[in-house]
Amino acid sequence: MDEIAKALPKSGPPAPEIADWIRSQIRASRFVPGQRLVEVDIIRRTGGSRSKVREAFQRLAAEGLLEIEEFRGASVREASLEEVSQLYRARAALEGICAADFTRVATDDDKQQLREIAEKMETCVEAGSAEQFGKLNSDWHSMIMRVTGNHVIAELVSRLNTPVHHLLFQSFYRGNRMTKAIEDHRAILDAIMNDDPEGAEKAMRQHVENGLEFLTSLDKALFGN
Amino acid sequence: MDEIAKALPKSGPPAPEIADWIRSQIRASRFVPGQRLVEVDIIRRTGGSRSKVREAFQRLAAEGLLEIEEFRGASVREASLEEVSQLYRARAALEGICAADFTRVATDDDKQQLREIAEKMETCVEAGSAEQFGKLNSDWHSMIMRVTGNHVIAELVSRLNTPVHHLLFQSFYRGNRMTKAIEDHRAILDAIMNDDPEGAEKAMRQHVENGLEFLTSLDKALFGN
DNA sequence: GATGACGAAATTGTTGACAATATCATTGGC
DNA sequence: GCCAATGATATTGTCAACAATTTCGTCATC
Repeated sequence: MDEIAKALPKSGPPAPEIADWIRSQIRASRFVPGQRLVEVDIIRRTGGSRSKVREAFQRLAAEGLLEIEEFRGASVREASLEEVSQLYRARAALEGICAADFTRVATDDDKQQLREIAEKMETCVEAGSAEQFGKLNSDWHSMIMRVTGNHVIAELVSRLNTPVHHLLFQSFYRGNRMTKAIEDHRAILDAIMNDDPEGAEKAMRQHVENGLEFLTSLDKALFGN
Repeated sequence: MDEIAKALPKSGPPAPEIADWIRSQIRASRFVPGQRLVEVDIIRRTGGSRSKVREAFQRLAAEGLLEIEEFRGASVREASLEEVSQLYRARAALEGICAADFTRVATDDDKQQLREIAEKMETCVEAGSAEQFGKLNSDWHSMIMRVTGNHVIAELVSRLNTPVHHLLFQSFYRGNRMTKAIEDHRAILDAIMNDDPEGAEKAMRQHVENGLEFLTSLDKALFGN
């Protein structure tokens, strides 16, 4: 009978939640590459315990997002241009094969949905809302991988993207990246609609490579090396 | 002047070393999927402290090798056949693109080395030494990725392989897997020697898919579902 | 003999204190 | 004013004790 209220004895957020929070901070460039993440700071801002925070650090380090040095703690790892380039090559391979698989297994309804997202993105270009464009762009790429049902690849691509997420969003604000992306998407969609897996794969690879090229030129413009 | 001997105050192996040890145990099927890894046990066998062992668990969990449940600790994660299938699709994409890149950038010397490894593997078939064959097979695939210089992909493929490493080695003992692999490698090498990147990519993908098919039939034979 | 309640043992989660190291400010010398 | 040595502070690494939970054996009951 003694019903204990239990009253949410929630001592603090679990480690995965803390890891998510840090990830989101990095994606939002609230934490920038090279920045040190001191334990006490994260504890204060998340309410987690030290062990939880340290656990989160370990996991993020295993994901390649943080770097942990002896007695110096965790810091946001910064990807060199060379590494970003290799990373995009991996993305091209993975998303390329997904585009081909999508073409084979997607229903007409799936394809229609994909087209609708692409159309929404076009309106964003006119409205100049890069923020919304970035969100829809994520949805577009995600949908292709989701429909193929390959969670392993979806997870891999998501991880590969995290380190350059902030650069991606910045890139949409610059030059003609958005219009170029629209063109690429249209080419991919055309191949999909024509039931041409190889064509879709090729177009998707080109799209990813274009993204890298744009990022490279953006890097040159920003840091001029 | 008081030179302190310092006498190796090594209290125990660092966390990464413990993680390596666990990884090797899993690869050698000394630890099998589903098996629980109790902290005290690992501490006794590695000499590491509890925090170190727990750190190692965290990292391995992030790599997808272990599963950690609240108050139940770590256990070796078992990949379903469905997941293995998705994993092989990812490998096909990544190793395929590497085969193409290898064809483009490899020197004649690189290609010659690759051929030599393949030839050594053929002698293994005759000698029936599956162990050595497995080792050389790893070398062969690794070399292609190493020459392309894409460490990101090499790392990804290595991680993707770990969960099925023991199955892989088992497969070489069975049926005609080795001779089939030799054929595949020859086809890939032919394309490479003919400076045909697309052909090399296609052949590599087929090779990986064949590996999956063999693993699937092996699974059916073992567990008959 | 099967089943469920109960309690002891085993195992993991959490916290705090202390040790080792790095980082920073201060001081003294040039 | 600049630079190196020095000490104080901040930060991380490590360990041990305690709390929470699961797991396993025991026993009573049907």
